[in-house]
Amino acid sequence: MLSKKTKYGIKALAYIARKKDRKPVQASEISESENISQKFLESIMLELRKSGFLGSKKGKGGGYYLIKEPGEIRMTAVIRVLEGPIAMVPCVSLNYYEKCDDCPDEKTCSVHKLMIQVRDASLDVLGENTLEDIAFTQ
Amino acid sequence: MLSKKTKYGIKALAYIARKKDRKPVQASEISESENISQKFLESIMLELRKSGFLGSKKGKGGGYYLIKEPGEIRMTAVIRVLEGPIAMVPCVSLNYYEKCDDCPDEKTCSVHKLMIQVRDASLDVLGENTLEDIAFTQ
DNA sequence: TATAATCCTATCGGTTTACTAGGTTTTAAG
DNA sequence: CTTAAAACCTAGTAAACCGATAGGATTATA
Repeated sequence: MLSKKTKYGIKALAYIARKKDRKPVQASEISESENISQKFLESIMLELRKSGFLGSKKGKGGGYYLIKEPGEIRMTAVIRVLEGPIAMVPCVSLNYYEKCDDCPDEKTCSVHKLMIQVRDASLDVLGENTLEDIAFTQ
Repeated sequence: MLSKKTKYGIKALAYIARKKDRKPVQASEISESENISQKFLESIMLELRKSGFLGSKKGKGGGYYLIKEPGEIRMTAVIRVLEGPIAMVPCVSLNYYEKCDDCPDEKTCSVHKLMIQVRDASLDVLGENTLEDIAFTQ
């Protein structure tokens, strides 16, 4: 299950991407428009800034803005930062690999190969969709 | 992330499927062979029985056995029972649908369409794999 | 009758989630 | 220079969930 954090983060990025001008967008505006708790959203925006998706400007008239073009932001990257691994099991994760305690050998594990297939299917979808693709969906 | 419950459940089903005869398999045997806490596994086996995947026989020489052929058990069904929804967001779940609090309209939600794609990709994989497919993977 | 198995209920410590509170700092506008 | 508006930061917290564990009750076999 996708956490609310990730969901809100994606919505916020999409909201910013939808604006034509590149003027900073305030968290308060996004929180109102997208029905997200403002304080919670603030912490998410901060994380998106620290991980290089957003820039920010402080003070009056400040806000957040995209650093890259929406078309260059793959959803895999966004989800990995906000949610963590895309794989359903750590032992098939490309970016967050962890060995299972119980499995003596991954090659003979019945769950392993199945989850690799699921992972690859998800990666295909999330890797082909960019922020631009999802921002202008309607 | 797949819960351990689901992971253990799949492993247990695969273990039983691998046996040629249809004699009941004890939870204790599975728990030893697959390195799963016995008490925890017991509760999982019970759930698998109540949901119609397994039959059971009590008392000495008892255990659990498959009710259907492994080739007839789709992994979608197993995961839905043990884990719940396959979708990453309730609002795109086929079997566990729930409306989002924040979304006024799913059709204009940027997350929605993306998650439908992910869901469908996962469903493809999990629907095409049966217990037989994953039990005899090596 | 002893033993081995499932079945059942309850509990529990730890972690995560989704916030909330309460500020500090920076900047622009008046 | 003052005020307001914005990001930034730290901490805490209630609730839910997870992965077990405990302790037995029930049932069947030998």
